[in-house]
Parts: sequence; structure tokens; C-alpha cells
Amino acid sequence: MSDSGTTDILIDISTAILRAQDGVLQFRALQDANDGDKRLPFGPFMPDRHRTMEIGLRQWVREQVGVDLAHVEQLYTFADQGRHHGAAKDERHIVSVGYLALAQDNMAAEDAAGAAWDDLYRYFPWEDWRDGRPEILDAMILPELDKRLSGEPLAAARVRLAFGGHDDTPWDEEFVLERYELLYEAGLVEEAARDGRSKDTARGLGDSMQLDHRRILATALGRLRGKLKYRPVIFDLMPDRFTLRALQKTTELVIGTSLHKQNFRRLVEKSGFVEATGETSRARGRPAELFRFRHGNRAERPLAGLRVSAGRKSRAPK
Amino acid sequence: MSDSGTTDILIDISTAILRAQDGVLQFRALQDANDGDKRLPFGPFMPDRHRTMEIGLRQWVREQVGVDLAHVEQLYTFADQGRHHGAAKDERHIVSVGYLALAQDNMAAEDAAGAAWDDLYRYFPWEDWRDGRPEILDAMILPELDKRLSGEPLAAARVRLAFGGHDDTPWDEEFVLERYELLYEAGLVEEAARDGRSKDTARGLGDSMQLDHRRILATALGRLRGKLKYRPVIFDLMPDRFTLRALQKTTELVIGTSLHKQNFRRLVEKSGFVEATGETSRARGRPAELFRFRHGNRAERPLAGLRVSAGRKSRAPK
DNA sequence: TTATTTATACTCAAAATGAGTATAATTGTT
DNA sequence: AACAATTATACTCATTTTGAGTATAAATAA
Repeated sequence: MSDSGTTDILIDISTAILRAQDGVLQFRALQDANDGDKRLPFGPFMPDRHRTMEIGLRQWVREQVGVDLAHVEQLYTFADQGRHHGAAKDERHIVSVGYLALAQDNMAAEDAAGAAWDDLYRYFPWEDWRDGRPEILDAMILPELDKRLSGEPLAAARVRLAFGGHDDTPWDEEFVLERYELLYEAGLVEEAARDGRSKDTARGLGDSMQLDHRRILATALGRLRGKLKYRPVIFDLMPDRFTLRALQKTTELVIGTSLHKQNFRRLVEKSGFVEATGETSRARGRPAELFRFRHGNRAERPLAGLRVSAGRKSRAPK
Repeated sequence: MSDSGTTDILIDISTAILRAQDGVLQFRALQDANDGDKRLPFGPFMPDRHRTMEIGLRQWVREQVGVDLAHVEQLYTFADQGRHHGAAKDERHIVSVGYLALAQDNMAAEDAAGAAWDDLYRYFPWEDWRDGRPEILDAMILPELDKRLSGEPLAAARVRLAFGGHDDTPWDEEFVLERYELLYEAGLVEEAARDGRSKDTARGLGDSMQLDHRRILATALGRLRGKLKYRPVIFDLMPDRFTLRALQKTTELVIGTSLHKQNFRRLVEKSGFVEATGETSRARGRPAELFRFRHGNRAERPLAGLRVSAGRKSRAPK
């Protein structure tokens, strides 16, 4: 079977490191030169030195940004040509493996040169619905997609699937990658022009990144949004003790929509994931009880995550 | 960044092709020599010839087994050393990308040499709970895991997470890979002995496969089980028209448990995924109405899949 | 004609959900 | 000290969803 390809392959491992801080969803971004596009921490997978890819990932993360990783999970392996513009000129073909990692709120390590925490939604402004449907969708994105993809046969269906239609196909917050890919194909993000897919000179939507790193970030956000619903990963974004309000704010940050406070509390309390510490946090208003994640007697629990919902749908007519 | 590894890398693309046929969950298996372990269709990713990995995958599937693929989805990229025993002696390190593909029930193409449809659960006998909890779990698997992993610090928690504890941590049908990996680590599957991880000579659990192909199969089954719950992929395993009973049987086949007939019908009818054709199928008993999948007006729909459930939990005390 | 088998319809109680209203406990302001 | 503002928390209530049946219908096989 190993008839072997004629070309050699280089595998890049890139990691989207996310955290929630002061009401902002952030990721660890690196800036090489001054002023160029930012990038994720990444480096080649070297099987001699890295027994597994996760070991490789941790090496690059350690060397490039000083962050302690909580949850780490592989996202996707991208191998399509032409999406790695700007890579060092190496005669090898590049395959890109993306990872998602979560960092606790209060981690130190702000120092590493050129590394900073960037606001994720600056790169995906159409994904933040916390203050309602972003205007840019109807003002620009949907009309432009419609115009630019009118040639494609199935484009209309793909757009409706990804961005939501009217009542029948609602916005699905998990389709982050599908939306980004459509914008890329339509030439609405700068990466498309850079890769030679679009001759557009207008500034694209959101901030752009090196290589295919914004695509990896999109995959990370979509995966995290999905995972929240069935595994308690949200707690990896929380400090040791937290109020239920803070937990809600972090959840809203990730899924990009607002939730009903009383019902969120009921949901969380009933889930058994948290236990009260007895302490309270004071700020303005009535003090809130501090909770902690309950990896109580059972080390890890496979319980359902926090299922959040979009609101009752009015009964479909017949 | 591309400081380059010193070793070259070979990427193998392997595909688990599943279908449901006559009440059996099957996958497309190949036998090279007579009598050796079976394998999945696979081959190297060759960037010169394959613009994307999915193109490569389709080439190897076409050449090795004659099957038309419906849904295709990437599963995971495995790069840990030592799990590829039996690979052709190539000085390159092997990275293995696994894919899941679904084939319609009634596809032809039985011919390709050495290719057959194998019963998936023969390779994972502990995963089929349709007739209740498999006896092998308590008779052999759990005691052996307990014994063999007693050295590992966190083993007990991992076992309980993967195989379910008593009341608090129920069996989660999606953790197929986690269970297989535990059995591998404990030396309870033949692949472990073959890879030099275990000196066991006793026959392992379930049929073994070449390379890491059973691991890919485990990943495929787990992913499919999870996906059923939120996307309508089950219909990719169904013929054009089907009775609700057949749909239920196929669902049960995949998730490995039995469902309540009347409630399943209610769920499916309400979901809007199917529409009646007016025709009926006759067999023994009252004829059943034939339905078809409704990619009606809207080409694809992002609606929730068929959520199936394990039975009401009695209220937790307190 | 009757038993058997399968499909389909309907019931009913429990639990979960969406959307509030009501009340409590603080801090900041007058 | 009184009160407004703010936040947390408790509770209500109508609907919907869910689990688990019972009842009835329409076929085949004996």
C-alpha cells in the first residue's frame, strides 16, 4: 500500500488557545514582524522528537507563548492546497493540523515576546449575537454572498444552511467554519485575496491572519460551541470559584447569545456540576454565592453539559 | 517556523465505510492474503495527485472496494508511534488520518477482489446492547480491566467514565474509542500484543484488524452515534423509501440499544424529516406506510437530529 | 374463523422548558 | 436614615416534551 507519494509532506500543528477574561473571549495571538497579520502558535510535527502530536503542540506552545493549557483537543486536519500562503518556501507540501486548547482565566504568562491575548470576535464580528443580530449580516454579508455566489448552483442552499434562512432554518451558532468558508469562497475575507482567490482590494470582513489560522480559529469556536452542550468544558474557562452569573456570562461569550438568568441558574443547579462554597462575592448589588466545579467523589463525569436553548419555537403551522 | 523535521512523513488515509443491511451494521473490509487480519481501504496521501485528502480517499476507495459513498467525514488524525505495526517497511514515519463514510443500503458493487461487508459488532461485541447489557462486560471485561490497570493511578476513573459505573455514570454509547483504547492499554485486544504492548497469548476480545484500523472503526462508530443525535445522518443509511420500523431498526443498530416503538414514531413524525409516500410495504402483519426523507423545498436542513434517550432517570435523592 | 403479527392512534403522568413576577440583600446617594 | 439602584435568588405558571403504556386496526398464517 505504501507505494509512496513522490513529494514530501510537512505537517504543521497550530493551536487556538482560548480563554474568557473580563467579558471578552480571547485567544493567544502572535505577531512576528511589526504590523503583519497575526498568527497562532504553531510549528512542524517532528516524529523523532514528538512521540505524539500533542507533545509537539505543547512544545510549540511552550516556546512561543507562555500559557498553561487545560483542555486540549484535536480539531481537524486541513490538506487542501493553496490555503497556506505565506508559508516558508519549503519544497514540501503542507498539511495543517489544528488544535483547540483552553486556558484558565487567571493564568499568568503575559510575557512571551510578541504574544498577546486578542479578542476573538474582532476576527469574526458576525458571530457575536449577544446584543442581537449583528447589523453587518443584512447590511453587507448576505447581499454580497448572494451577489458573488450567484454563479454557484448550490450556493443559495449553503448560505441558508450556514447563515440561517427565515423561520425554518434558524441561525445555528455551531456553523462557524461553514460561514467562514463561504465568506472565503466569496472573496469577503482578506485571506481569499492573499491566496489569489479573489482580486478584491476592499478591506475584508474582520481581522485577517497568517496562513490558514483564521480557519482554524473558526473551527475551534464552532467545536467549542458544540461541545458546551454535551460536556462540561465551560468550567475549563472558569477560575476556581465563580458566581453563577460569571458562569452565565462566560457561556454567553462562547455561544454568542444571551440567556435567561433565572433559567440558567435553575439549569446549572440541577445539573449537579457545581457546589456552593459558602463564600460570597461582593460587588454592586446583593452578594452572590461562590460556586466551584464539582469533580467531587467521581474524578470526571460524563454527564450532559449545559444545554442552552434559543427560545420556544412557535408551533409550525401543520 | 519551517525549521523542518529530520524525518519524512507518510500520511495514510483510511476509510471506515458503513452501511446497514438486513439488521446488521456492516463495514467494508478487505483481506489481502488469505487468513491475515482484515483491513480498511487505505492508501497514502499524495499531494501531487490529490488536491485534497478527500480526493485521495475517494481514489483508494474506488480502487480497492467498489462502493459509492454518500456522507463522508474526517474523523481524526493519529500520529502516535507504535500503533502501525505491519506497515510496509518504509523509513518514513506514518501518520494516519481516519475517515467515516456511509453507503446506502442497496448499493451494488459486491465484486472487488477481497472486499466484503463485515459485521461491525463482531469487532466490538461489547458495544451491542440491543438485547441488554452484554454478558462479557461483567464476566470478563470489567474484572480484567480492574486487575490489569490496577497500577495506573487514574485508571479506575477512566474505566468508570468509559464503561459506566453504577447509577451515577451510565453507559454512554458514544465512548466507543475510549473503551477500545482502554482495552488496548490493558492488553485485552490482539492489536496490543502485536504492537508489543502486551505479552498476552490469549485470544483478544473481538476480531482484530491490521494496523490501527480497528481504532479508526471505533472512532467511526462513536462519531456516528453522536452525530445521529443532532444531524439527520441516519437517512444516509436508509434506502429511498422505508417504513418507520425500518428507520427505527437502523437507528437501534447504530446506537446499539433498543427504543420504544410508539415514541420513536412520534419523534420522527414530529421532526419533519420524513414524508409519507402513500405507498405501503407488506410483510407479515399490518402493512406499513412507506416514507421518504424530506429534502423537500430546502435542499439541506440543519434541524436537530433524532434525539433518542435511555429512559427516565429516577429523581436523584435530595 | 381465529390466532398472530405488525402498525398506528391515543392516553396519561412526570419532567423539562420558556417566560415571567416577587422578594432579598447589598451599595451608592441624598 | 431613607431610598434608589443594582444584583441575586426564589417561586409561579402555562406549555411542551418525554417515558411508558393501553387500545385499535389491518394484514398474514393456521
